[in-house]
Amino acid sequence: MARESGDRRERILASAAALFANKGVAATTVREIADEVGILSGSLYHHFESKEAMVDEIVTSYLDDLRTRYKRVMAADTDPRARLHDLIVASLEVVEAHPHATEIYQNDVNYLTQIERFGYLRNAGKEVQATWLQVLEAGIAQGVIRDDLDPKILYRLMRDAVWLSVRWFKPTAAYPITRLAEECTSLFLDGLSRH
Amino acid sequence: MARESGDRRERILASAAALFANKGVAATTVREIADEVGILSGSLYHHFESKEAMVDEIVTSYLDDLRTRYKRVMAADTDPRARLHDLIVASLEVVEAHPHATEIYQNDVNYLTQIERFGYLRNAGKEVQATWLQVLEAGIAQGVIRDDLDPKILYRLMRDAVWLSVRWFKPTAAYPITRLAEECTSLFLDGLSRH
DNA sequence: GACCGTACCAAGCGCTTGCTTGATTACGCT
DNA sequence: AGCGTAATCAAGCAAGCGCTTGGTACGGTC
Repeated sequence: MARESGDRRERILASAAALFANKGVAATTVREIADEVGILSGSLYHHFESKEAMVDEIVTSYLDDLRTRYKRVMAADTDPRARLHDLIVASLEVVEAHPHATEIYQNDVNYLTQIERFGYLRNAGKEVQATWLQVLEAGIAQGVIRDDLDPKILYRLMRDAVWLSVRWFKPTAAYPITRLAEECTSLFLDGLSRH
Repeated sequence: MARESGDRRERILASAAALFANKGVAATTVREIADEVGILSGSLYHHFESKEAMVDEIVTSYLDDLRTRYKRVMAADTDPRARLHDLIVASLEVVEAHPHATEIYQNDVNYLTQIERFGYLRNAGKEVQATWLQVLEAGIAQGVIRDDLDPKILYRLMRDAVWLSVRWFKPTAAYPITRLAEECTSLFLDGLSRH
């Protein structure tokens, strides 16, 4: 065993993720990935079966983390308003933990789903939607959320606002993700009107 | 002159736009575009200088339409709350008028901006942001919009929610874009809490 | 009826792509 | 010292890419 075999693999994945996120999966070549790591493109294939396999590993670990966190939120004994806030926090935490994977998913999900191997992405999307809808509908049933707005549309609006923050939000000490989560929650729940 | 020269050009652009939107610009080949129209790939180059030129024409007419509509909103003598509503309506109308171009811009702006030819996309993005910020800041100054939320963050959250509707919203008779615009405005201004 | 411009086809060029192969090196273990 | 394995290189393949070229069919013009 070489002295840093696992390390090398991780560095390849990290470089690939950054390139996939910045340029798109289709527009990133295996030679670019290899260049970033400092090896030849052929050597990548000692560590990974294919370019698709790299994408798969990046996206899978991202979705696994997301599922775990959402389950934890739904397992807690909390009211709909708190749950909505917790879902937003959990999502933003995943964005922070997997910024490149998030961007890959948001930008290239159309392209990826039409590749056989990534068909499972369709189910993953439905799972996430079901979680949010469960919270929204519970809130409507309990009378704490307005019933004159379509929950599915609310979900899509909030979903895109929260997840696409990966494209522009860079947490700082003065403005950490907890603060962004508060502003998101406050915007969605209370609106931006002064009343 | 052939009997439908301009028509052919338009059909090529329409096919290209649909493919670019669904698969991404980089992942779409000129052969696929030609197949959709029913000609050989080489024949495309009688109508267009390059693949980039097709993208350029699609995106440019999209941005021109957007700029025109935003200017009309800002020229009207209205208060910030109405203006915010009108910006949302104008944006959704552009989404409806140029669904493919919208999707191309939202999905591939990262990839495109790193191509010299599309450097102008950076300025276009800034222009749009400036328009929204102008409205938000006027609202804060007049006391109709809360001053405890960062306008730039509000803009980004609303921007993504509104524009990404292109990925999921298909207007119907029962639920036209005017209705979506109302729900968007109501969500952002009043929030989804019952109070 | 010679001429011209438009629209297209058939073929293929130069290049890049993801990936494969066989040889070579680096290194821990006995 | 010698061996086995992991990691890499050097070279290149087949396929596909965007795009170019030379040629042809055809309607309109004078």
